[in-house]
Amino acid sequence: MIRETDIIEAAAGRMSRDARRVQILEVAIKLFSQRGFSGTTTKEIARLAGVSEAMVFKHFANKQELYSAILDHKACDRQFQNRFEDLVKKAEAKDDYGVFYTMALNALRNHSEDGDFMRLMLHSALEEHELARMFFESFITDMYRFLSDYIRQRQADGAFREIEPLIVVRSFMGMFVHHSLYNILWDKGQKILTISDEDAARNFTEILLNGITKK
Amino acid sequence: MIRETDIIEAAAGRMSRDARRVQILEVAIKLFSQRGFSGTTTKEIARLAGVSEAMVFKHFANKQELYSAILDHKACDRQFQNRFEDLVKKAEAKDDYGVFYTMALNALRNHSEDGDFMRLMLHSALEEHELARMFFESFITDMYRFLSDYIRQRQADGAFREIEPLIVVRSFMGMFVHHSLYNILWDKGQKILTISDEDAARNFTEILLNGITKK
DNA sequence: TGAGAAAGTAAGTGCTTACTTACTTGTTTG
DNA sequence: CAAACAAGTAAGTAAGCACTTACTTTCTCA
Repeated sequence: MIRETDIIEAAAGRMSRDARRVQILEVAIKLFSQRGFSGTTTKEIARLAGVSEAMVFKHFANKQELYSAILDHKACDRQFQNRFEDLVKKAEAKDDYGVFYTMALNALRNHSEDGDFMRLMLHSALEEHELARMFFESFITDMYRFLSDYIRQRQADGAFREIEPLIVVRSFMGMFVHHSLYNILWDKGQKILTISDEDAARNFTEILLNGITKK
Repeated sequence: MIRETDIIEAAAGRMSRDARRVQILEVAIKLFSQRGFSGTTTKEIARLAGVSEAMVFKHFANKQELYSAILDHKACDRQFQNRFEDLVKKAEAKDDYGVFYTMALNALRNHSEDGDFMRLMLHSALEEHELARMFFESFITDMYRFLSDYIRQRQADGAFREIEPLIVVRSFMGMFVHHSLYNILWDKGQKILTISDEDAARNFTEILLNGITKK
């Protein structure tokens, strides 16, 4: 929820071009993630950024471009660059637990640190905006490919049972994506199920690995 | 996607009060599920229903009430009445496979038959509308309770490993909810992974049961 | 068959929206 | 210190929004 006090930080006064641009973007991210594209007004963005509406349009040609600029902004974020190195090492060592646990924990942490981004992606996916399509094709597809390749290899090793690798990936991603979604959309206070990201990742990994390893 | 041809069915002419009401509602469901509440205009609803905007407001006091009326309409749908009888029988017989398979298959079928409803619920959840809260509290909570009770009982029987039952439910629901979501939001043509609801339910059930049964 | 009721509409209302124009204020620098 | 530029705004505009009013058409049944 955006609080009125958020305005204060903005009311500081005159800012450099870049600082103001980023600040407007961040207000926009919050609002778009809470109310969607058409539910957010440029007037409200300006108000919460502590500037006049005209300033918003000095920085971004139109509302649509402001929306798109979010992706570029987020793409620069360290946390959303695919950090696969760690996973690749664990995969080469055939550390099944390490691979799945790391993947789940990374995702869960990203989600709990940046619930706004997940909401934004959902809104954007529902609205069939390019934003979501780009994120999906660059990020999710990579994860799918990496994990399914690993599973295929471990099946060839005779370590995993013969199940379609893609359905295994979907099962596993389902566990942690649904968990995050559930916490973000319904059970914001984690009242129904209180669990740390680490414990959740461990449980999900154990269930999945027990589910697919040969006995 | 709503096609222009959808108008034709409506252009038939004068309708009875009830028929028109339902017809407007169904157009509204489609539009709200595609564009969200604020992304949908009453003008567009009227146009696709083949009536004047004034007719929409003869049937529903305002846009908000039209949105709420959707829940009542859907609540009357047979498919959304909790059909637990079947599950209760299987649970009493301690038919583990039957319980989980039936639950997954029911959900998957509902989702593929009525993707609009799932989109609507997502929009509604993101917008924090009462619509989603009511659905969640009546339907999802029941499913959680039922499944976690069953798991607790089977743990007491010594059949399942000792894991927090709620995390098992979340894992399992994650599998099929995420699967449906994935197909509805990203991979509409099931290009990445083509699988029948039955096969998906079977695979999810097998992975989960292998994951939680004692050896 | 004709009067009343119900389905339906054209043409508004005032307000909000995304976006613009013409202007002011503050900061830097030769 | 003044010229030049960049940050910032007040006050618009036209289009679109939810919603209303005053009216017409069509059906029903005593």
